Amino acid sequence: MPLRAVKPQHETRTRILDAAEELFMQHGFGGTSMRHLTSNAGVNLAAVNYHFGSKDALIEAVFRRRLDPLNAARIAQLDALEAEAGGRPIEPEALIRAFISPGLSMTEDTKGGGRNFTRLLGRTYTEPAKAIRVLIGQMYAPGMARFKAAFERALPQMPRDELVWRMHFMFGTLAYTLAATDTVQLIAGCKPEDRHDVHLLVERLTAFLASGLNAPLKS
Amino acid sequence: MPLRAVKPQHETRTRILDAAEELFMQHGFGGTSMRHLTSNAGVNLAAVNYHFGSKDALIEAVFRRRLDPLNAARIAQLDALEAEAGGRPIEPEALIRAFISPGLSMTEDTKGGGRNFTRLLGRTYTEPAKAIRVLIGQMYAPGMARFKAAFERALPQMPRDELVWRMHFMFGTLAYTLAATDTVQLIAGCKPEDRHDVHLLVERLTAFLASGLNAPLKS
DNA sequence: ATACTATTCAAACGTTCGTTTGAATACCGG
DNA sequence: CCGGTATTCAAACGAACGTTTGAATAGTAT
Repeated sequence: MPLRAVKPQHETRTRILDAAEELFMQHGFGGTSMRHLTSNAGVNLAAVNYHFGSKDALIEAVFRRRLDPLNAARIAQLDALEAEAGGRPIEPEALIRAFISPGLSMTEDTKGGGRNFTRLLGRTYTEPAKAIRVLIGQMYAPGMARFKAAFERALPQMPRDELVWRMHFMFGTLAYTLAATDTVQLIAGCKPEDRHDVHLLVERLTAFLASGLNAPLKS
Repeated sequence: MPLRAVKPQHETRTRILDAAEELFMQHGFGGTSMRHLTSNAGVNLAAVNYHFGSKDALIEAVFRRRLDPLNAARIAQLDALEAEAGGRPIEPEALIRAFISPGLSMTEDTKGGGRNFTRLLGRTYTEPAKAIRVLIGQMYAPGMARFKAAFERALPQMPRDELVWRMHFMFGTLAYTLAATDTVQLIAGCKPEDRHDVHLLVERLTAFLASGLNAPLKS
């Protein structure tokens, strides 16, 4: 009897999600056809509509599979920080690390497809289709409110509007780094060599963002 | 005789470019059909292929119309800085301002469509279609090399790989700010109110980036 | 084995896509 | 006014799209 004679549960679903993750990343949502997708996944054309209902529902499932654990990891890190601080304000640098490291860690998962997803996620922040932005916005909202409150507590002296802008900047930098397109390489003619050393990247980005967040106020 | 009896030169071309700019920003390249585009522009369906040759050529023309002056403005600002410095190194903060302000100033042009273009440009840095990223990469290359060299001269003590990463971060923050999607609003549940005050935004972003760029080195 | 459900499959559905065509119209120097 | 070029127009092209259908197959509890 052959090894793994038993078919994993929902194998077709998983293969569709994996193929969708990769193709959406490479060609976008509209640029990925069901035929190309199902062909890459090695399943029948009708399988997507059977298992997910529609292409739009598949897109949502792709995000839900990764984003739910990602949000949970972020909140867990924040919980740990707040428990450790025990009521005292938390270092902004620690907050930044807690926020960016779960996403960046996912880029290490080159085999399981996590890396594909982070690139997809990074570019989805600027996705033209508003429905998709609303979707991931809803997924982010709960954890985001926690971090926003934590930053406000960590930086009580900073005007609220200035903090919103600086969080906006931080968010953009992370999104662009996650997307990790070759645009900057094409433009600057140089290639960051150690992109795959996640720990080093977390430190680089944290240092950059923490310094930007604490930039002197022009009052 | 009616006012403006003379038909402006290439009026159809201009109307197509304007409509394309707006629709590409709203729905992306693949999500914008020629029928929707020509309908919004008030021209015949065949006009795009007649005047531009193909949809892809139209996309290139949309970028070329705005990006060539934008790059020229950036280089002009850098030229002015270097002439003023007369061989002495330039303040990193001044370099940042020279780099980001032409693009951000374009967001003030709500009537001429410049604002549409900056949002389109910001999201195109993470465009799935590689051909488009290559295209704008080529357009950016000359000016970008100048700025890279200027930053290297302004920060001689910084390791080159660290500088590349920090330029990467800066570029991402600008791209995200230009894209100015509502994602951060959807996520954070708050809206930067003074988005349209360009001068204030330039100062906010410059302060943030200059501080990040000068973040302490971990040696 | 049987009956029932879950899944897969090939084929086709109607629609929309970017592009092309050839005639009709506008424009303009002579 | 005329001849020729430039542009516009309605119509159609073949291809590709997301989705649906109904039969065939696999899996499972009785």
